[in-house]
Amino acid sequence: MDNDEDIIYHIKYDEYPESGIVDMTVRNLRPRARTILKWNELRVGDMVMVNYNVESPEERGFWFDAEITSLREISRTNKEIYGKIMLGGPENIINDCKLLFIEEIYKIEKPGAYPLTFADGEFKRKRGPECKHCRADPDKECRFCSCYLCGGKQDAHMQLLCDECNMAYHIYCLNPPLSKIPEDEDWYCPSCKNDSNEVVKAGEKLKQSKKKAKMPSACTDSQRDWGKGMACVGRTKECTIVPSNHYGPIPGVPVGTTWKFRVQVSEAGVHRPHVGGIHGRSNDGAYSLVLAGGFEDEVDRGDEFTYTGSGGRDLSGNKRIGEHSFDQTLTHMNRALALNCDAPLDDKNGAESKNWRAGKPVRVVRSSKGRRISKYAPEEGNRYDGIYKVVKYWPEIGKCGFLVWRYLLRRDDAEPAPWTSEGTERSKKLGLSLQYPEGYLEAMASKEKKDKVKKQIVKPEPTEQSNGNRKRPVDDEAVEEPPKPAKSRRMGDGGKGEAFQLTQQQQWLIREDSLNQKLWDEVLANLKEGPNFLKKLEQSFMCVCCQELVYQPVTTECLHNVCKSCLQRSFRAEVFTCPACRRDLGKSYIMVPNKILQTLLDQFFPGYSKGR
DNA sequence: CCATGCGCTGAC
DNA sequence: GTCAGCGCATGG
Repeated sequence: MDNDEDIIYHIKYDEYPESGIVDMTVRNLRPRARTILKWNELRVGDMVMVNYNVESPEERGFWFDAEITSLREISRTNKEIYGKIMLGGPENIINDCKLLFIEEIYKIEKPGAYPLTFADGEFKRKRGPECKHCRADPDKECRFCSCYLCGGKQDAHMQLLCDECNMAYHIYCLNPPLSKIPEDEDWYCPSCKNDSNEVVKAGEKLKQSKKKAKMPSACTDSQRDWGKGMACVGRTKECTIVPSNHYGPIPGVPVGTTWKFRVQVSEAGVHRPHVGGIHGRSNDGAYSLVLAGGFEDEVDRGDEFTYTGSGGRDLSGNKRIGEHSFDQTLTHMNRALALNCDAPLDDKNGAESKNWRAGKPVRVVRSSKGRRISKYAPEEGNRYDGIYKVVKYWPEIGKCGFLVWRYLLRRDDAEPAPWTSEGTERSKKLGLSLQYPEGYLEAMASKEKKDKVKKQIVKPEPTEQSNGNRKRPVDDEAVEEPPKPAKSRRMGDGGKGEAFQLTQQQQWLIREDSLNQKLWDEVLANLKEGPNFLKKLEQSFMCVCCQELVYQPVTTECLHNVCKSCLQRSFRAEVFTCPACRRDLGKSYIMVPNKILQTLLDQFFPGYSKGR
């Protein structure tokens, strides 16, 4: 193999002197088959490739496999990532390294598909009798010098070595076969060969995914900044306290909570789809729906309303809604919603429940768009109105002239509805106000400012002329400061809303969880915060590894709570320290789940462990 | 992978 | 005011 390209690279891990300085020769690897991850998607146990630089960005380009062994939160936004860096084989693993200088992190779809080759040492492959691996038993099949296709060791001079995976191939075993050894410097076997256009070279930007490349936005010359406004943004948060197939209220989200945009409703976990009206699974049931007045012939009486299924629209031209052009069927989300009704499914005639309350609960969100047909819709944004049940469903010919599936839903919630006097009183008490995305109002304000400045510049400036002595630039006075975001307004001083109520059993269990006494004291101080209490609780009992609420928590002797499975994963990676504080727990540490804590968390966040 | 979708925005 | 048409999440 040609080693001209190999570069001696010095890696020094100052924080971990035991790993010392590693001198090695590595070949620049071609990254492939990977998925880019967001930081908050990283989990302990993930295999990642790290691209780091030591001094400057120009030195980038060496990729290493690493398995993440722990994530430590330094601050709300800052995480330190520790991992096991694999330099090429079991003898060349550096355990428990802080992954420094990470520029980009990729999940590796095929762990181990990126062997590093070294110029010297174990990993330099030699053929035939020279091969270290089969010297002991030359007749034994050796994956390092047998043809990967026929398994034979013969004709070593006719073997090609893949520059990626280092496997041997007879030129005549290839399909199509080659007549002679190619003169090219590099040769890649069929399974490693990939389109050179798709290889991201060191220092290059990521190529677009195939899907994105095919998207109209990549093909047209539209100047529109899709994705920067709220039309096409992605989520920045995700609800993890309950699984996506959770029925019933979302813990910590009271009736009356209102969000400006649908994406926020999704982030809160109340209604996950960005666009769709029904969220459900066709052989389970529906979890939530949005009333947005999409159908004129729907009726809304507040505690009872009719709803129409989805489908039957022509969505050609990459639309999200369109003209009705065919009949709806009781499939997909329509079937899901029908399953909530406590009656055997009938996809011909529909069905009615004899005991409507026995049906599965549906979270209902009313959108301001529904004002078109309903006086119960909020003035602005999307409001969570509580739990409803499906009383009956039936097919009918809608005003649109096509068959639609219609549903009757009835409210079944102890929390008062927002439009009742009791409900408005409660919303006031809880200090509920229209929620905007983080930084949205500020961004809007500064945009407005810019627009004004533009206008100011375009206009002839009589003020400038009439006031030639002015010292300050014109826009300083003309433009008022952006208004303070509503978000920063604390809940009214008059009252902090309803305090969170603990049951007797919960109080007793908390006292019993003596190891976490200090933590509980802190958390209980937030009881008067009402719904925010659960948020505090969630933060305090978040697993430092998976960044979710601890599941089957092990309370360590250093009084940290970690998911048992996360701790086990750490131990499998031969890291025997507390993931939170790095205190040594000892190789033979016995992990005992804190059952009391688990019981409490299950009570506060019903269903959260379902998806684990 | 592919299909679906009761949002949202800038352009006209 | 109207409207084309986008990313993204979700399910299948």
